[in-house]
Amino acid sequence: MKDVATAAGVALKTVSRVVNGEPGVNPATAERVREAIDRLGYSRNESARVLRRGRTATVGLVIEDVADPFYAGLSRAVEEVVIVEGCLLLSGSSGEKPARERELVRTFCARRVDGLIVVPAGDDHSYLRPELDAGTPAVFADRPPGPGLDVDTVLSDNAGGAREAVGHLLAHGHRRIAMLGDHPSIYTAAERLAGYRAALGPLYDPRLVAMHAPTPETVRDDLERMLALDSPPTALFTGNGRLTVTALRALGGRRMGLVGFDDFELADLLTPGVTVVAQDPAGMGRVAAELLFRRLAGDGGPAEHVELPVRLIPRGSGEQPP
Amino acid sequence: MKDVATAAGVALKTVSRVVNGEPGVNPATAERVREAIDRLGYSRNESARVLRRGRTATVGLVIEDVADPFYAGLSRAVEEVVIVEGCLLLSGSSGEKPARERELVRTFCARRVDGLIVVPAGDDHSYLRPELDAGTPAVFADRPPGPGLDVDTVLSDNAGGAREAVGHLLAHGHRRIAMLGDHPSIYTAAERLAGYRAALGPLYDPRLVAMHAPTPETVRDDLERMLALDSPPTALFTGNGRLTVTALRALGGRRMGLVGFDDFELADLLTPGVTVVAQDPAGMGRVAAELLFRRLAGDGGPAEHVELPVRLIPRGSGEQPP
DNA sequence: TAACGCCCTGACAACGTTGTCTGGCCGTCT
DNA sequence: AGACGGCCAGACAACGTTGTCAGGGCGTTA
Repeated sequence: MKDVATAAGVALKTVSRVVNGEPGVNPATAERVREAIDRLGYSRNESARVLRRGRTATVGLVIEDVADPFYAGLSRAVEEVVIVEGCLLLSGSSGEKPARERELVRTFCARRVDGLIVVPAGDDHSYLRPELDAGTPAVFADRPPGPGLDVDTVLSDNAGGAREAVGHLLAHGHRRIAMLGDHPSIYTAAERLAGYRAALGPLYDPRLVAMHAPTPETVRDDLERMLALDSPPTALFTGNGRLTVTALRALGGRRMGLVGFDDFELADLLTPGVTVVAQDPAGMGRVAAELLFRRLAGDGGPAEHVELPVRLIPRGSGEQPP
Repeated sequence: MKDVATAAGVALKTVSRVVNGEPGVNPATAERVREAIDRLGYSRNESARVLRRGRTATVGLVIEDVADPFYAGLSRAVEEVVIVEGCLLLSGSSGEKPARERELVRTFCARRVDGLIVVPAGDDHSYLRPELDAGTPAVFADRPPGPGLDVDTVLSDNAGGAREAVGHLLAHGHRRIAMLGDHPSIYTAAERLAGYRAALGPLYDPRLVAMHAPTPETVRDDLERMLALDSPPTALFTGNGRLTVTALRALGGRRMGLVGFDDFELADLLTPGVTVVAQDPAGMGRVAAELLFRRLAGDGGPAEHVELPVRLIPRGSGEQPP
């Protein structure tokens, strides 16, 4: 900028005014400055600007894994809102590791992001307290923060969706319905398990439940074990998209009632089509981002807790008789 | 930092030394400083640090769409490398719009990213020249830059993969092989078309080729038109993952030889399994990021042009007889 | 013609760091 | 005992921008 000023024969401040479109500059002078800017290929140093103004126009996003379609959709929606607000997105994947989540948040804060959107991996977020007190708003998406932190959250109706899924299988005549889910320390997994139990009532049988981080092997073993029971399951409820797909592979064409939590591409093209309870990742991202920008705009009201509805999409696999 | 200094009764510079783990500080003093840091909840202002040191430890990534699994995988791989190098990732989706791509790059540069990884949407990148001259390295992935720019690139063997796909169908007895592809102004689409033509040789028939941005409607219309020909196609080569899926829906179970460019999840679970030419999005991201960091480490050699191999995965749809 | 006000421009400080340089203290060597 | 060197600590400037304030030129008014 100094060079531009020298080249155009004006003061630093005048260049600053032109660059920022501030009023009170003679059009002819402004033109000369712009010409010098073009000639020198100058572009404003955003770091210095941030330092001076205190706002970075940057939002930090912590998710579990960009390569997971659910979070990819969420990211995209967040990005869309962030762009409209003239900001940029810093994003990182926690890989479901609390330490990494914390590290990402810490790094984002050191870079003075204006706000945070977090899909938490851990369940202790007391480390966020100083940042929140310092005025950096945070919105939690998909999962709530640990105890003691009352911030905006956007969650899906996990329990309700699970109830609906299991209810759907019950309505089609199934009585022995198994559940495969992620480890219950993950909020969404626990909620979906709760919905599953609530829907089953007295039909609940712990031998038909397997909750842990899934791999193709564990899923195969779990299914084999359950199918070897005296009264084996006739239907299966899978607790997330990855599990649904893994289970489909493990079943290898074996006919079984199936409803999965989370929609996924091609669910309609399989035979039979896979019945799912669909979440709305884009909606979740959009709502979270909008909430964040409302805070950034100065909304100091009490923390909001949005619950997004889910939608059962029958495609065949959930409508098969026992 | 000033407050910390006052609280600990030392000079600013001493705090700076402690924060950065620089030697030459009395352990007792350092302890006092650390204690003050904890008490005040201080965290270094990265913007000021960047301003002073000139390195942002940030890399900019421009892709087409995070929600596309191919780019999501690429993103994830880039992120992985970036993290190891202690940097953060600024990312944005161009949505295949040259103007947006340019805007993103401009914004990233204004924030003084240390380097750029770009999946270009447009074909004129002269606007990058000043940044490159200023020492900001850029790596192009998936598609090369426009003419006049000689920078590192990482591409898949698009033409070779297409040749292999079509050759595979020929080997299984097909002679009328159609191609659905994206608009040839997109580099990868043009390359794949070239590979298709090369493999077909005299069998090439322009009536069996449709190249444009796909929607469910255009794909359906294209297929209907081709199937209504006197000698309709018995096999189909689809030029990217989205097209493969759209075509599968449009075919609606109709039996036809099919090989798609790009692998996708569940391709193995469909009946028949979908034969594809698989790219390696993660490998592409990793190689691009590694190339970038080599430049950042000072490698000033001539631009590198990496071509990644692709891999034909037979799953059934490409092995059906005419 | 003197006073006033408006428009444009510029000087200067400040944002929070870090690099450089200087200085005080203390132990050791000659 | 004087000189020297090593270890700590601090003063100061600089990074590139923007907010504040002051000032020069010029037209308008009394």
